[in-house]
Amino acid sequence: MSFSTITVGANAGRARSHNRQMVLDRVRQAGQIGRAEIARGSGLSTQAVSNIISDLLSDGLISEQGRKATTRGQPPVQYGLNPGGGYAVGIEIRPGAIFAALLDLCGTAVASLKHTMTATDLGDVTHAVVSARTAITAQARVSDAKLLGAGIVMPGPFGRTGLSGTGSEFSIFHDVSPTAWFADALHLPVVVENDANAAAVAERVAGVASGLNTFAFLYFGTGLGLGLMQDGRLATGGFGNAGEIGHIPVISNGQTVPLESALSRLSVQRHLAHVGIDVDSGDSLGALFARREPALMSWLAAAAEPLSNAIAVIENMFDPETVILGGAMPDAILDHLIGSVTLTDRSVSNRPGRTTARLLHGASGSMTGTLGAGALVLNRAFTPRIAAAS
Amino acid sequence: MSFSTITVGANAGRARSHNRQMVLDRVRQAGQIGRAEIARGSGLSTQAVSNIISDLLSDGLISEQGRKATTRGQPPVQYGLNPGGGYAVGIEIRPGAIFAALLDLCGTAVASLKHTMTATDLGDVTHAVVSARTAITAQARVSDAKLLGAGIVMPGPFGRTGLSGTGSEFSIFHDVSPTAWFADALHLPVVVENDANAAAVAERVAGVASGLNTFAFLYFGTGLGLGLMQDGRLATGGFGNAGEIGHIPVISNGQTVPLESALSRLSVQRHLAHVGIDVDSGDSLGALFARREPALMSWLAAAAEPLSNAIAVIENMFDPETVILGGAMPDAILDHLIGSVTLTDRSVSNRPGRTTARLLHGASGSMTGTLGAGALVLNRAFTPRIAAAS
DNA sequence: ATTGAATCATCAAGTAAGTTGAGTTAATCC
DNA sequence: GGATTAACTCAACTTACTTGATGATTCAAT
Repeated sequence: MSFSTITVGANAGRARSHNRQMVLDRVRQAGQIGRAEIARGSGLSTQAVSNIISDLLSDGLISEQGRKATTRGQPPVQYGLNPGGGYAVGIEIRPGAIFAALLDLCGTAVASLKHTMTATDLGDVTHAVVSARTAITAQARVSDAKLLGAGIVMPGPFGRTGLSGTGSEFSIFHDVSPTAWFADALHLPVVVENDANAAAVAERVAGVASGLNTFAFLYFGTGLGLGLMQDGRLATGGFGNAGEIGHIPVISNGQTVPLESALSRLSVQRHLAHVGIDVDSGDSLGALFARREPALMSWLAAAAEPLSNAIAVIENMFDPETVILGGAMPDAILDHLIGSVTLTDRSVSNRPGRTTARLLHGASGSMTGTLGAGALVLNRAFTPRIAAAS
Repeated sequence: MSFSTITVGANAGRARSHNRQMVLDRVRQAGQIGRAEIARGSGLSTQAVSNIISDLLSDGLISEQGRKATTRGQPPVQYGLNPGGGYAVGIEIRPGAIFAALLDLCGTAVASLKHTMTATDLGDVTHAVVSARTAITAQARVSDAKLLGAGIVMPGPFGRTGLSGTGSEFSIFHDVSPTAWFADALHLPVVVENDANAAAVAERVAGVASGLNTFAFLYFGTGLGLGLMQDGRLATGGFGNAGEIGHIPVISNGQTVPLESALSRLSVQRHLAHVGIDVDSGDSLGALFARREPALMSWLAAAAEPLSNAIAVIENMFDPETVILGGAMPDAILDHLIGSVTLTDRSVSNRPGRTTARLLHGASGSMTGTLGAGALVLNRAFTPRIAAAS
């Protein structure tokens, strides 16, 4: 939800922090890498990289990992991320519950918890978030000094928009900046995003999009969201609400309806309710799919075309390296949906020599929002920027 | 068409160039601005800004423009862009013709020319581009030393995609990098983009989007394109082909068809051909509209719904500050189309307190592609980046 | 009219961070 | 085992920004 980024001037201090973040990101992307290679790729001198690596080592963010065998010359010492060098708190606020996870520097969850919560007013939500943070760091015995920040994920859109009041977003933050509010309550740097954007970041930090800089994440939440990563940055639009793909018009049964009325968890729940199946209180979607419940299968069959069209829209408008599907849907159903998509030939994404599949299944499962919340913080720690968020 | 940007390290030299571009961009955005104000906004010391301003003055890029009246204290000396301080060559390559324009630093065209060209092979196109550059600088009596670079605009998509061979793109560059090719031929820094992206940049540099950092430009060319500006950078996707909105599926007469078959210059030409009107050889579209030709009016009526849906898709997927319409359509027809759009309330763009209209008419007219070509160069000159294009 | 507060601007010395170039270490090639 | 190659280190150097003192210009209050 950090709106437009303002470009600031470069001075020694900002160059230092930019370079340290850049080196850290190259280490993350490579897995293992040597100093000379970083220098070649970054345009810095080997001496500068050496100094930076030495800093990162003493900060505990990276570790030495042996020497790499090469053809000739002195074999380079390899460095990789040190998982325990820093942790990120991820908190997902949903109506009815708060989820929290603690991620190490590599994006692995070292602790997680769920806290049901009926209240929805600002004070209670804040209290729940603060105690979730305390509980999760205690659970993993991680000291506050090692916390890089907290990521908070809430359903969007943020602020007052034409989509406000449709039920999924948190209206308590209409008039308060959630970033400043939670930063104050948690005494930590805070990043706030919607679930789809967080999921996209999660896949890049520790998922199927590692190594990709431009991709889209189609997120099944209560509704349907889209996280857009462009050149390693989230494309959040002018006011933080890009990716509301659930509200684009599609045709269903001859009528123009919002996409998410044909393709979302809410949509399948309504469809099943017609035949008397209550997903929340009765069988789970996964169980219904396992026994090939006819009502579910007919919904899936009907969803294939809108989904295919959505993929075509994403591909042609955004030209991503791949489109990832994930979110609050059982893995088996997501796989079924992915299998049912007809990828059109008439797409910019139908390129010869592709190395990545056009459609991927997200790696983070149903916890993707919570993991994504933490991943937002890691992503920020890895993103070099001589720029400040407004 | 500059694909992913690689983040590079910051050193003194790159910091210097970053800061000079940043200051230049602040001067451009403000129109007139003083040194202390730049320092406050940029995080640099006033001394640093003073030194940079002094450099830009001696390079002739900016000029002193009096002192501003303030409430108290010494009134700040104001600086603004010096139009004659640098020029950008803009070249638009279309099937059948080459257009060229020379833009001053403020984005004003100081010369322009059109050169019809039947050939489409690489050698002839290159020759035409080179002689257009020579002719246009001679026409305006601008020395080569003052040229900042050349922008080249061609219809996309670039490279081999599922949309290749559909007629609008230039296949001569399937196996050659157009950027390197033209840079070599022109002995100038070169930026290559498609028409829609160039149009978006043109509106930001000298048009209705000045001051906006995140917006979309819906471009009527032969087909239909979309230029996406996110935080002052073009969102070009993973392979440079983002914005192919003409190929997203929409419903027309009960069939799923690509949007541009209902909404593009080609579409209106086909529609008119059914009643025996040949737009190219006979009356122009503008003349037909002036006399309210029934066939044209019925096409316009039919185009309103797909256009409205396209706007809804753009708004909800990108949350732009505004959507600009422009390109190869007569102004009167664009105005009519804008008037016929039904803006849905259920959009993230339906925010209270908007300061910009949701829909704007582009300022560059039908030359927008050519002007955009030059604007690409200006935009690059103004974009501070401690980053290198791959 | 004079003094004081506020703001812009400049000078000169200082500082932080990356660069440079010579020299060292460690492996492979022949 | 010497030549070659590449990674790495040390110390001096360079660059561009920062800092703090001082001056300039305007408005406002007495």
